[in-house]
Amino acid sequence: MESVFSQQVYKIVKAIPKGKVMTYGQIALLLGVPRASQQVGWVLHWIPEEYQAPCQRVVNRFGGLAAGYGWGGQLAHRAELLADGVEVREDFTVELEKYQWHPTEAEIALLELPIEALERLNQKLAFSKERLNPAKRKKSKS
DNA sequence: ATATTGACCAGTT
DNA sequence: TAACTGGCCAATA
Repeated sequence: MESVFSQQVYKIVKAIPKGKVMTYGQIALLLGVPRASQQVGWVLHWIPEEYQAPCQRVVNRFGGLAAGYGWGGQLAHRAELLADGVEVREDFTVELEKYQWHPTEAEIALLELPIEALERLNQKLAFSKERLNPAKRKKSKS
């Protein structure tokens, strides 16, 4: 809870603008720990109330809402996102292309994070996109 | 004190 | 294609 990692997560989550979302992996990457996405989920699960962090603005890499979101699960998560003005699909996902937050250099600096973090992020995003697209490609002949 | 789990992700097989 | 593996690390058991 009081670990540096947690503190950093709180800070980033609080910086997410209303109407935008970030993914667990994106946050982990910003912190320079590319594979700590699950840990980000834990941190958010146990986030102290006094931080008042908008954890509804964090979704998984597919834009999916958290099943274990507090006591209300996805329903609660969806309600808070709707209050943010974020559209939620029937399958409890949001459109990342439309709602994902891409911090600018200035915003990264404001969070006291290294600028390399942003570069890593951009590279990774491009990579993820490439990985996701093939799945949607029509399967041509066999 | 060790072992397992989990709001996850990406690389490999 | 899908399934498996390793990694992250706080909280539980």
